[in-house]
Amino acid sequence: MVFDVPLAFGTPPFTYSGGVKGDPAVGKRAVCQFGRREMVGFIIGETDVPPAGVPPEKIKPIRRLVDKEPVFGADEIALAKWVADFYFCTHGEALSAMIPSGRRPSGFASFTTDDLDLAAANEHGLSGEQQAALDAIVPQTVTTDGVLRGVPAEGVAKDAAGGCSEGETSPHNQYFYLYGITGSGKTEVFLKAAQRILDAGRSVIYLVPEIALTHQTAEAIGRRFGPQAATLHSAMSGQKRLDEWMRIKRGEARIVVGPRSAVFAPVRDLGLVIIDEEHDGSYKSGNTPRYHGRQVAMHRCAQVGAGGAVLVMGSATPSAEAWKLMADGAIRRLDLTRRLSGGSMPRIKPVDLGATDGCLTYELKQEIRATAAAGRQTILFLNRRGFAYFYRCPSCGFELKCKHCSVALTWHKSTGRVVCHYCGWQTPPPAACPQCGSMEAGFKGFGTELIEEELHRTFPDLRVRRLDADTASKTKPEETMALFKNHGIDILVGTQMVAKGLNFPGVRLVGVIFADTGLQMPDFRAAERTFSLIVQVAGRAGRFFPDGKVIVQTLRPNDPLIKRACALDLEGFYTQELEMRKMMAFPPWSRLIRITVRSKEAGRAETAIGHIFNIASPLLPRDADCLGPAECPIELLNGSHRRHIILRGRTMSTLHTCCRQTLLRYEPFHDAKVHLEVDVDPVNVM
DNA sequence: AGCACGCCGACT
DNA sequence: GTCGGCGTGCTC
Repeated sequence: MVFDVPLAFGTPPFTYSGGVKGDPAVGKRAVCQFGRREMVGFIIGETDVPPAGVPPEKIKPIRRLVDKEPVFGADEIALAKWVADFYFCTHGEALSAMIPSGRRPSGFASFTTDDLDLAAANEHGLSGEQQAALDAIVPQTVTTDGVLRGVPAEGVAKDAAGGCSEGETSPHNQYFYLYGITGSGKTEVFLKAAQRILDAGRSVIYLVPEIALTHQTAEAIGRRFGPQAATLHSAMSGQKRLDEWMRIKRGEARIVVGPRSAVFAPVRDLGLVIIDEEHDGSYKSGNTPRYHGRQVAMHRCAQVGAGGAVLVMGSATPSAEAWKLMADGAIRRLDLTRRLSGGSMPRIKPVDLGATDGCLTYELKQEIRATAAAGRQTILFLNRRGFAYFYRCPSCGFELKCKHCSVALTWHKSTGRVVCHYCGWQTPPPAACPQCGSMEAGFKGFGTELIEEELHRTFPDLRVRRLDADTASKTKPEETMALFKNHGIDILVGTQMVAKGLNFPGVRLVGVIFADTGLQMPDFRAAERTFSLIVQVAGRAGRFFPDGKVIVQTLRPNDPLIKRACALDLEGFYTQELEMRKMMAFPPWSRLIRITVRSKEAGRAETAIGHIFNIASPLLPRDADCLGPAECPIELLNGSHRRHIILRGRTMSTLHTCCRQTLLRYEPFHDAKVHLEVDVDPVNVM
């Protein structure tokens, strides 16, 4: 029996006696007395003999069973074990993350869909490229009884050691990548491939980014595949999700659509996993277990015996990891080069923001005018909330930062508050510099609110609306998007949230207000994210008309990254980025394990990370090193001081043993007031 | 992570 | 004399 509790490393499972009414079968959940409290645990095995070293009188009885039939099979229990070992969490924590128990209601407000794609593409047949891709992924053959059957392709049997698939390759693995611009019809290939796998009597898992998953998407796929489709949506109630889970478990549903946690769907005879928008950050879990959907998918595909399961990913902007695996031949790349709707890629123009007073360059204003005059719409994109940021005093250099987090505060003009975007702490804006009293001090920079105001001032005749996490609480994003769709808005300003709306035919102009935002982060993936953002935005503009236009405002119009993004020079970007990463020995040329500690007292965090570093250093394998110890980029978060080290090595297996040993030997030094966290393959290092 | 047991300071 | 701080250890 295991519990959703972060027990010390290497704690064995707990044993309880049966004798309750009902069958305490493996895979069921059971309520038990655990320590001083009553908890639900997971039955992961059965024994006749009590475990060694446990006095029989200590063994408590199971109180009651919560399930009539098991919610986990042996496969799911084994999968959870693998997750626990790979990501350094408890078996119980891993099982708990798999099952949609209703806990952690990470309610998610998403609003629009690509169901235009689903419906429209269905009308037409596949293009030559699409057909070729489909046949590569799941060749269709005629069986002796004359029935068309999809059989998994003969894949590339290349070892992908050092890549994200390490340890997950076998001669039967088959990894594919649909690489193509937005609108080139990836979705339809995915769906047709899924259909073929279903026709062959096997199951499909279809992963989508968190934000893309909506009721409409689910319904669209439901309509297409009927009752054999299941959805595991994070906004669904616990019971509804559990019902879907059991439908899958019983084999009634054979195609599962959902965000990263859907990779755990208990399907029978997995034949295909689809990862749409593979580059998307939401595939990496932000809390324990910190798993990566792609990594788990690769593991699952490798576990399937007899022919294996196919993994097919897709994106217009693959992650650097995926790109390298394609270059190495470990993933077979399938290109989709043409836009189905006939629209060409829009012109993308980088514009220097340096000399501009305000946040709208002359060029952008001109284009907004022209767009409005043509009766079309504009979307302005800014990856930052609030009115302004960086309160800075020019005379003494004082910068206004959060009391609890070492992060610049953001001024929200509408509420008159100054807010920390990490912990939510608020304070009134200072009248003068708190340090030297200078009146010169003030806010520099801009957020969506500032843009909104400047737009109202500049274009009093145009209808401007803002869409971000702040407005979302007042007006439903769906309503704003619907209004926009019906031409009730001329200019839509917003954060990441608006990206999905870029599909609307009325849009002619897309403006990226400040492309440099991401580049200022202390993170080796900053370039990749910025590049991807620009290309994704560009790909969505002008999708239905040939006159789409994108303006990218930046402080460094001559930066090769910005230039390549605007020229849609994907090859050039990846080549340079991979070279850079190789030079710096960062992924995908290496693997990382990050160990962070946090404590209310900086000193305790400091000594803890010192201990860990001292233990880890001599354990490092030849081909590995250790970054740090250092303060985390966000040193103070929610009142805790944070330190980390980053273990870096050529292969994950050696790093893994090093980390395991470190944790084991650190145990005796452990300070209860210090919290420790391990992140394997971290994506976020803040 | 909880939760209780247990051993040292200022309070009715 | 007790209430309560949080360090330490355990959970079948």
